[in-house]
Amino acid sequence: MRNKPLRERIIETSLRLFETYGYHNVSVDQIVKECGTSKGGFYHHFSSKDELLYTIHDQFITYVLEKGHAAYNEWNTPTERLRAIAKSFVVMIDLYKPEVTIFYQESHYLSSDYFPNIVAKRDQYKDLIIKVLREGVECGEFHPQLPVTMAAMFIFGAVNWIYKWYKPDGKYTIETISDIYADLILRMVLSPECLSNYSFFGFLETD
Amino acid sequence: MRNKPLRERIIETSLRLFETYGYHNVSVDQIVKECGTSKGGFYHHFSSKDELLYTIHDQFITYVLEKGHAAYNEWNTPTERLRAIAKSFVVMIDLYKPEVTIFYQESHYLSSDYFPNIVAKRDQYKDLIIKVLREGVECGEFHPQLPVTMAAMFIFGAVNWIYKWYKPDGKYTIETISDIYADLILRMVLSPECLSNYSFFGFLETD
DNA sequence: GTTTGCAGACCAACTGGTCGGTCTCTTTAT
DNA sequence: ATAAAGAGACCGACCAGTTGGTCTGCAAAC
Repeated sequence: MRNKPLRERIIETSLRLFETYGYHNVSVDQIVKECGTSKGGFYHHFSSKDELLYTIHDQFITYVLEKGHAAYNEWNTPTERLRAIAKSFVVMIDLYKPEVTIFYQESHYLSSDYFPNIVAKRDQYKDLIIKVLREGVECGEFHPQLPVTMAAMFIFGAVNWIYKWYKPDGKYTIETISDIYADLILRMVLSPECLSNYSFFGFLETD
Repeated sequence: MRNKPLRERIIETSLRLFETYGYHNVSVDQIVKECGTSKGGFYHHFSSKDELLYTIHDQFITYVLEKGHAAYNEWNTPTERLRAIAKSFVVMIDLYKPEVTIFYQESHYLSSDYFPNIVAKRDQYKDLIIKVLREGVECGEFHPQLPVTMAAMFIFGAVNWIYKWYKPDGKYTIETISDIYADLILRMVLSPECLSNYSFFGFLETD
């Protein structure tokens, strides 16, 4: 930690502080003190506190987007792809809890210079889900009348919301959660024929 | 507007300002200027800017909770109840857009004095959904192995997320959205037998 | 006359950001 | 090989602006 580049140390420290206290309750002074640097050091690496927030956002959303595309390319059918994307997203929430929290809690405070960039990438992710859903409808795996845009927003919301309640040491492991969520999603979109080929929630009893 | 009680005017004004610029980007000076009062007037009705935020939160969550229980009592089967609760929640998002936005964007900035109260009421709403789901599983309308807690969080997230993208003058009316979402939810939770009794998404073609 | 509802000048604290300067390491000239 | 020169990383005292909140005053209501 001590000999990591200062820039990284600032990001890591502010990640922790922002997650705990919120962006607006953490001052630059606090950040630099906490990671043993100075105002000068901070403003040498970031042009403003706002740019730091942007950097955090961008690093995170870029990573998520990559993972999404990777999951898409790794599989060949819409059903498998949807499951893979959903699962990878849920697991990511566990790995990047602070980033996720800050991303969703503070993104509306991004200055207008940085905002469009982030929104664009977020939309790309949404479009990926829509694409998978549409391909699934076309090849008959998903329900023929599925309203794909709405379904995509529905799924996106459900999965995103996890960060609001997920606790790493809670009752359910992230793996279990991701399995359940994937099942719920598939139950929702699969066509009647494909639906009967699957058995859902087999691995646990009602709680 | 002019002759409404000052307290209400302050709330309405700050609702508008908070939604547009965010809680932290709106100063008390701005609020009092915008609704034609003064610092004295403001602090006569609210002990702090924080209490104003709490008041907004509490008014809103109390209303939502009431609506949820009303929807529950109005119907008799889990399926109808779940549909009614979901629909009423979605429609509420349209009616109370500023309140919803502020609630979800700023609730983590509530001071610790007020926070527990809000969390308690939010949990009550979550418990209501869990209750309906559990009753549905017990009477056989919903899937026997449905993980009710997870399903509740899933539904809660999906529906809540709407405020992030919904535009009153967008492509879909709030009525259409609420119908689609209710269908998606029921497809997800219904038992195989009950599922086949319904036709879903009948009212529109794939988009 | 006393309480209530509001006005607005005022303040202490804190904030993000600046700026001149130092220290270290690399490059170049001799 | 060594000295000179330059560049990049970092320091920390300082500043101007803004913020939430207070306080005295005053006019109307009871």
